[in-house]
Amino acid sequence: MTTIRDVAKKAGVSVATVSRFLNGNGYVSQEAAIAVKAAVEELNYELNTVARSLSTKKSNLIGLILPDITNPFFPELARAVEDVALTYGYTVVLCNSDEDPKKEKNYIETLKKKYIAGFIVTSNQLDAPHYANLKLPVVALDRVINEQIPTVVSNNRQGGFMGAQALVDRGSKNLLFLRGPEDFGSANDRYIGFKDAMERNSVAYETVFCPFHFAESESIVEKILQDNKDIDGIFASSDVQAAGALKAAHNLGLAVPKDLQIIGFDGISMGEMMTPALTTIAQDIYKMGAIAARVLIKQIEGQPIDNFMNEIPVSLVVRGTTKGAVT
Amino acid sequence: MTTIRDVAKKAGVSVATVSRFLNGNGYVSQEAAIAVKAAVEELNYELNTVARSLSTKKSNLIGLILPDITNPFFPELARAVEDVALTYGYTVVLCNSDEDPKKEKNYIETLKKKYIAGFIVTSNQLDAPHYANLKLPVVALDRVINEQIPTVVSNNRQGGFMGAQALVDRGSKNLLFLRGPEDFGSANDRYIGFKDAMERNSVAYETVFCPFHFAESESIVEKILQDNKDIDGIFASSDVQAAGALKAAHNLGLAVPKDLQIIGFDGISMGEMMTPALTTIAQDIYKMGAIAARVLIKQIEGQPIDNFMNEIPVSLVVRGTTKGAVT
DNA sequence: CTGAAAGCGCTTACAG
DNA sequence: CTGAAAGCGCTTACAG
Repeated sequence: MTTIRDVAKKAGVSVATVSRFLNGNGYVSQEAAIAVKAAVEELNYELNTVARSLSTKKSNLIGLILPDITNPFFPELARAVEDVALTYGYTVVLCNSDEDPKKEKNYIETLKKKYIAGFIVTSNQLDAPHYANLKLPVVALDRVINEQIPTVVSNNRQGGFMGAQALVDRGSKNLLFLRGPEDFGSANDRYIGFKDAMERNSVAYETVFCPFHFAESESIVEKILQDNKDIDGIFASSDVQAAGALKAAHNLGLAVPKDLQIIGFDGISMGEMMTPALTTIAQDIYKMGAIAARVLIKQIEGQPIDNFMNEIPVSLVVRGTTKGAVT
Repeated sequence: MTTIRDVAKKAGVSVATVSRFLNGNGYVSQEAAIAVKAAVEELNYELNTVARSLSTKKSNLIGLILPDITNPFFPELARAVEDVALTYGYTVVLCNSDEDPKKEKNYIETLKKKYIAGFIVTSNQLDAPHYANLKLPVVALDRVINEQIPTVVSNNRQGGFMGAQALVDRGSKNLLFLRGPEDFGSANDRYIGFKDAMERNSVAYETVFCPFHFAESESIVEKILQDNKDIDGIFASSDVQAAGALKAAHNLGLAVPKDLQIIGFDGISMGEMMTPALTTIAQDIYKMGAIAARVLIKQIEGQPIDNFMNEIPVSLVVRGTTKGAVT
């Protein structure tokens, strides 16, 4: 392994000068710069980041804490984070928290020992002490926490409104809203948006809490559909819920979208694979991850952050589980 | 931050002794051990892994190189790797290669600079020079490479056989086999298994190359199904292909499984969400990832590796796209 | 069994 | 503009 010392010797300068050149700070004369540059190239020198980290107490590692990469919403997010991190020379460590504060804390502790540069966090625990005392750049992704910390979320409220309205526009008169977990802010925003829409339309509706879980959604919806034959439109807070609803409809022999229209939320690629393909309020998942990464890196590099709240627009993607608009 | 020096002072010994105690190598007297232990606890000391890495030229970082975390097969694999890595005190870095040798090489280079402890790699490029000269523990996951490097794969050949046989047992007489990419060893093994089964049964069949991509599978299968109305059973080399085939069947108004049976391969959770739910040859994906991680860590820690070839059994999961066995 | 010391490969005041 | 030197927090021969 060739070290900075080798470069210095070859260039006929001190290691300090090489270091300054490499980091672009401090003054380096033209002459010295040229000599160093040549030596670096000739020796094929690459800076040892571990040594640098020890010295600066910083690294180019980014921690990505998310509930579970196995949940189909997260891989695309992770992909985006990883892509832009790579672009800027950062490396991402994947942390599955299972929404467990202890696991999160554990990750934070072990990564701090590695002088981790910052965290992108998808968690409801962001007000927990291990975040409060973090003293490290953090950005909240997919979940709003507080105004102190930069956040990237979809415009969930608008999405909630749009989904409900789309159902009404297409003739549904009796809606069922599958509400996500109560302690999950983004899900609540979707609910609020849904309610907004209900206030402007005179249609019947009911809501039910429903986990973001396929089989549970299926059985919850199946039960409700049996009790209430009037329901002709379901708006789910997630695509996985919507998939469960679709399955329930199939189980009961309901024709989708004729008897029952369904709209999901998320826009994960699985939605296209269903039959009929799922109409959904699509989040720009990749964009969310990409922006989160950029905002984090800005923080890490001490650049000013203009927007603490980055709300990403959502869009209605009409596929097969809804009819053409009635308008 | 409290350092080893603080601990040494408090315990009344040298830093060398503390280090020996911490690492469990070299001799440490009972007395000294007790004092150090007390000091560590009192000071809440935690070893700085960056400093250790610089000194030992080793880290507890593991690189997980996979094509694309966005492909639904990989998240579960990644999850398993991450889970067992955590157990053993390792941290995993996620690397999406897009099957691009340049990207792989790039990751390997940047991680080597971090004294990465080893790699788990899902790649077809393992014979490329950047792996050959690696001099680092590696395990091949999901793809066989050569006998030098420990490998974890499903018993793909057996799976190919089982899927074909399951179709025949359930009355299909005209099979279509969706063959995966040619340069992908595991896909070839599935094909070989399929052929094995065909030799023992007198049914008609045809095969077609098909990428592991939903929309392309859909259109390829739709075309074939139109040309050949006799096909009554499709065996796909992946669940995503099978989802495309199912969609194609729906498009053509074919009843599944009555007119056409479909079996996939992988066992990803998406399969359950389809209608009908997908019958599939399920890989034990989590187990594959977990074993890969354990084998890698064994290597890293210099333990003997008993099996260079870990072939994980697959199983037939019967759901809705096949009929009850005819037998 | 233990400690002093050198070394891992950088960065960064500081003096010049 | 530049270099000598100390320091980041560990590990590890080596001498005792």
